[in-house]
Amino acid sequence: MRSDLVAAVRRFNRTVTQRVGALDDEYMASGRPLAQARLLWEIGPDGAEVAALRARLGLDSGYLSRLLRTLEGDGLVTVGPAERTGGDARVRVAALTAAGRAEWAELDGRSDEFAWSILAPLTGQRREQLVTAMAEVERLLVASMVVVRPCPPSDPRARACLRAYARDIGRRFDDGFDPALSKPVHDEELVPPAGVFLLATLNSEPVGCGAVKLHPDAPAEIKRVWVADTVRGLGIGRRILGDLERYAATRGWTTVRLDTNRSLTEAIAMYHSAGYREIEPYNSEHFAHHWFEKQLPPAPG
Amino acid sequence: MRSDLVAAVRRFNRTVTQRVGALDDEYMASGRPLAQARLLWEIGPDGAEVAALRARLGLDSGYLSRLLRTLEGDGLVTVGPAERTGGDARVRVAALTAAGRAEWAELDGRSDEFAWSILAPLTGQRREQLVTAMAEVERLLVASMVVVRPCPPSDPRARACLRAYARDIGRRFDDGFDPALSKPVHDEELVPPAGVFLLATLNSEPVGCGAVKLHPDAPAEIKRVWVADTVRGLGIGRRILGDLERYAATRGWTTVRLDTNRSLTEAIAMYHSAGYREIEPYNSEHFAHHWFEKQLPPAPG
DNA sequence: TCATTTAACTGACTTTAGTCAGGTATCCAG
DNA sequence: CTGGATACCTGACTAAAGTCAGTTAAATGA
Repeated sequence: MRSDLVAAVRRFNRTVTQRVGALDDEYMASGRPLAQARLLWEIGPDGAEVAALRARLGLDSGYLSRLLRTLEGDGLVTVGPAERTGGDARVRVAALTAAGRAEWAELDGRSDEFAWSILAPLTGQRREQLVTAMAEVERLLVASMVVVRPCPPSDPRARACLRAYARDIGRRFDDGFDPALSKPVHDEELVPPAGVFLLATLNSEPVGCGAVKLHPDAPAEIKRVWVADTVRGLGIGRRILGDLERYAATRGWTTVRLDTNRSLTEAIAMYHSAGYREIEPYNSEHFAHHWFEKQLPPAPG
Repeated sequence: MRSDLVAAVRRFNRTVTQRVGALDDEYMASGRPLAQARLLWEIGPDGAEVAALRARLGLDSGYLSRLLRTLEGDGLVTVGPAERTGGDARVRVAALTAAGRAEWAELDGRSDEFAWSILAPLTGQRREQLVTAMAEVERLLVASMVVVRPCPPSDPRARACLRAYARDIGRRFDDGFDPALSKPVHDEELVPPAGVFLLATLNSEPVGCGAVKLHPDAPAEIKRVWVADTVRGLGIGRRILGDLERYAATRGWTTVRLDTNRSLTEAIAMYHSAGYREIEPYNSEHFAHHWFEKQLPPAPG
């Protein structure tokens, strides 16, 4: 069973990523070394901060500097201080010159050409099928590339998630969301051993979160489960929830609880299907309409 | 329309081939340079001829030799004369030593591990969806990687196709197929300007063929359209047929004909859907039950 | 304000990948 | 049985890719 699935993925990796990937590189490198072409491509018509390029391409800082000097020497790129006023004066921004934009457009055209060379031999119907299947693979691979990790709630990415969470529910609750009326959650409550905050990231960008408070002598309480709408419907919420439950279970808690608002219908559906059952209110949270509870299976090991 | 499709393929290329492909390489290279690891992998537990490795990996002959010497030096590989008696004494075969097999198994394990790392974060249902979509992408990409090219009918790959064609129809015709009873087709008839033989290849392996005879003062005649069963159902036959028609049309023929056997039901369906209509017998081919004709649109240009 | 960290950079270096021009033994067609 | 092709090999080389230690200037935190 598992081995069948693994074999299928390996076949795919072999034929698709190796072969198509190699061809893609070949198209990309037009007389210019691949690393330079890729860098030029990543800078793009809008420019990019050097640090962002380093992260996206996964390059050594020194190596990247040298590549930038080469492209500058060829008159394709200028590297200057960031323009945003009040920014960090150490940060530098790479931007394309007119010649650089021309070469970028050339790469863009080649990339189009390569994509079309894949579609061209197929009949119209098969083209549609291929594109549909590609979109499906991509969607599910994105789901599998999301990483869920504990993270201090004070981390800027955690903060961004919590802000997005508040904005989202404010938009969805019938009567809006006013943090002043809700029971506050303090950072210390979401730091071990009092609890934990989990951050979900996609290519190190925050795309979701969730937290659990381990109340002494009371059921653990799940809070702040949120998933960015760009990655909704991929099972990320369920993964976060499961990880939070496991966290509580391995520390000896046997019950978790949570409250939620009636507007959050998918969340409610998820809680039901994850084995939660509705209970009487266990708190007086202003924005809660439903309260749920789940018995945790004892932690293995 | 076209640009939507192209954009979708490009998105796929970016996320899938770049990201998954890069990770795959990383898993593959375990302390050893990627080229060596790939070569070791390709040799495999059963060994492989040096020429086959060169073709599969697309390496320079000298470079491959050097890589083999390195692996030999590390005690992972032995390169010796081919064992098949009566073979070409120049041909050499690379085989893994015990240590080589151990390292191969290590790579195999890593490859499994990587494949599983993609599937593991998904729920069972999404795993199935991903594997299904991957298989679909792979299938259609194979279709798009098939190349149809003119080829002399004396080429060994053309010969292999014609043998496979005879074997196939021998198996399918109710009363078998005896070439002696069929009208022979001579090589000269399938070489320009008398006609053409098209070979379909996938990674340079022959997977299909077709030919057209340009009879002076008579309709062109299509012969020997065959597709390997490994790539059937992907529209290869239709592509070959279309290319043959275009070949005849650009040389001034306005009509093509062909005959076929009643057992070849998919072929008959293809001819119908490609615009052929059934006509009275125009020859006395022993194995023919149906005769078809198509008016060719004038060649553009 | 002063030690520490950080972003970007420079210089010196190694490894990997790949190319190209021969060379040797074998095969094959005429 | 000879001349040319072929399979694999060696030597000499280059370019690309990447690593690492250390520098500078700005930011940060106590």
